[in-house]
Amino acid sequence: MRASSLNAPAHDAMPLANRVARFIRLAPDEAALLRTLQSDARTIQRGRKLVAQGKALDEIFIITAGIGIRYRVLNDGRRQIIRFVVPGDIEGFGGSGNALFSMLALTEMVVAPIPYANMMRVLQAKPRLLAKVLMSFYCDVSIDAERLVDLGRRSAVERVAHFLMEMLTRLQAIGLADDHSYQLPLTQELISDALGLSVTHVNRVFQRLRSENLAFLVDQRVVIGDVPGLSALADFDPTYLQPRFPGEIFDKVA
Amino acid sequence: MRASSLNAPAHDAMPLANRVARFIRLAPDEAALLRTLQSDARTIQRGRKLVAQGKALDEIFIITAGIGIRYRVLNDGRRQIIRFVVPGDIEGFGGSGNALFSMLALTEMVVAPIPYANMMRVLQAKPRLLAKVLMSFYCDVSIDAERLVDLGRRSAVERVAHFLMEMLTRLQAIGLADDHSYQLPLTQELISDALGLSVTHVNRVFQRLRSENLAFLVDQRVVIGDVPGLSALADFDPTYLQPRFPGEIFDKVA
DNA sequence: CGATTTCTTGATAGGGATCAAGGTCTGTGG
DNA sequence: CCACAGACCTTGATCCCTATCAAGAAATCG
Repeated sequence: MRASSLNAPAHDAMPLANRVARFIRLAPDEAALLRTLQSDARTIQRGRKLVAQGKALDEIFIITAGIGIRYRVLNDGRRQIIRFVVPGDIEGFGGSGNALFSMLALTEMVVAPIPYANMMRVLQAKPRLLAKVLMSFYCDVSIDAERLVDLGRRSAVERVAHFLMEMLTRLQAIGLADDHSYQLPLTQELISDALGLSVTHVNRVFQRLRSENLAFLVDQRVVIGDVPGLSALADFDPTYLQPRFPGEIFDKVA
Repeated sequence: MRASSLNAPAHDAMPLANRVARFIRLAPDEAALLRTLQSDARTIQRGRKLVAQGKALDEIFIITAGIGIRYRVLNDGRRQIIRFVVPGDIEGFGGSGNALFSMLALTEMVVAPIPYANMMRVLQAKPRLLAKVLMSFYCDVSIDAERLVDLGRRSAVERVAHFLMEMLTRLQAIGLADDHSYQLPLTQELISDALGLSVTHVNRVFQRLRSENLAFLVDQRVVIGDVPGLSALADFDPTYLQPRFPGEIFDKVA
């Protein structure tokens, strides 16, 4: 099992434009506009919070590089990770002055903050562009929905398997994973908090996955030994990760 | 415990405009435009599917009246309800030619189908309006996220309590619930499929809620006997159901 | 190289699933 | 108007998946 090198840049210079372009075609000037939005990048050390739940939030973030988690901590300390955030993702939406969730950097991250005020400026110039951004943004919803199915109706092994496959597919889409592996500083605790399991049990699940040559967690790397096997175990159908808008909806507009 | 009458219409003539207006101010002409979109309403009998997972889908639906569920059935028959759909909700987005989920009418529903093609026309005329719609639409994400916390980190009683409170709040927002009760054809099976529990166990949870005068399922009606009590049990914080965009983001645009 | 953090293993317990059946209600048709 | 069927609720018994508790390795880090 080799940990082959990735052919994609670790730092995406135009994550937002690239992301949107995955869903909807962008005109050159639109892409350029998106780039200007990301002018002042901010770097977040690993282990630091980008957003704290309950605190005021007047900007959104485009993730340029690095991996983070969006999560929620309950009164009694239980934590639920809502999603793993990867380059190209947009965080901080959902309206409201106060953040509903926290966001933590798992690796060093680079983000481009966009104050709501600036968004308005862009909107004024190119409302159709905003619509495109929002539309691409909305595709994320299916990821959350699938996670719901996970937590509600799948067993622990299925959940872990499904999660590993989902991350493989998502990271492949942005060039951060090869055929069967990807770099990610996952701990079993993180996985347990994402999947609603206990750390102990996640550990036992991994023992099984390992013994069946399905998946391994080595170093800071997820290596999938048997992609079809893991896929089958997870009942994984990647459709939900490749949303498209029929007829290139925006292109037909004059 | 009285089941007071509702002061809101059962059938909302402008669900989409009303919905968007809850989040973002609409100009009169925009509201009018939204109304024209909903011209040809379609009625769905209770128990019928509006959308079937895997089938092609080339339109979106604005729910005008009635309640439905969006759900997903796994290979082996397990079902997970993703969300309860109420008037004003928009269904069918998420892109892709094939529906990822099914949608079933729990009561007779009235929906306004909007072909993607028409959406394009409107977009062409008023791209900013589409942005508003999408933005309001995006607020739904926080509902899904909260459900995730539910399934991942809350006990059975907490889940049921939280769910009942969520529906109370959501239905109040559209005038379909009074202070402490609402009409909804919930079965224990539906609740179990929404919350990832077994029917048997949901039944036992309700026995407890009943005995503590917290909540009742009578007729086709949910009656909450002790709103603060149920709220506390659920650790319910309605913030996530009232998202706002700071500074009336769209209004400042010339 | 001491100190966290993370992983692993073992033992025990419990929340909730599953299985099985009976009861109740509702609508439908004869 | 009654009888029946199907949907829904209830109850009881049992089991098992996964959580908890406890504590020792191993790895990572400053």
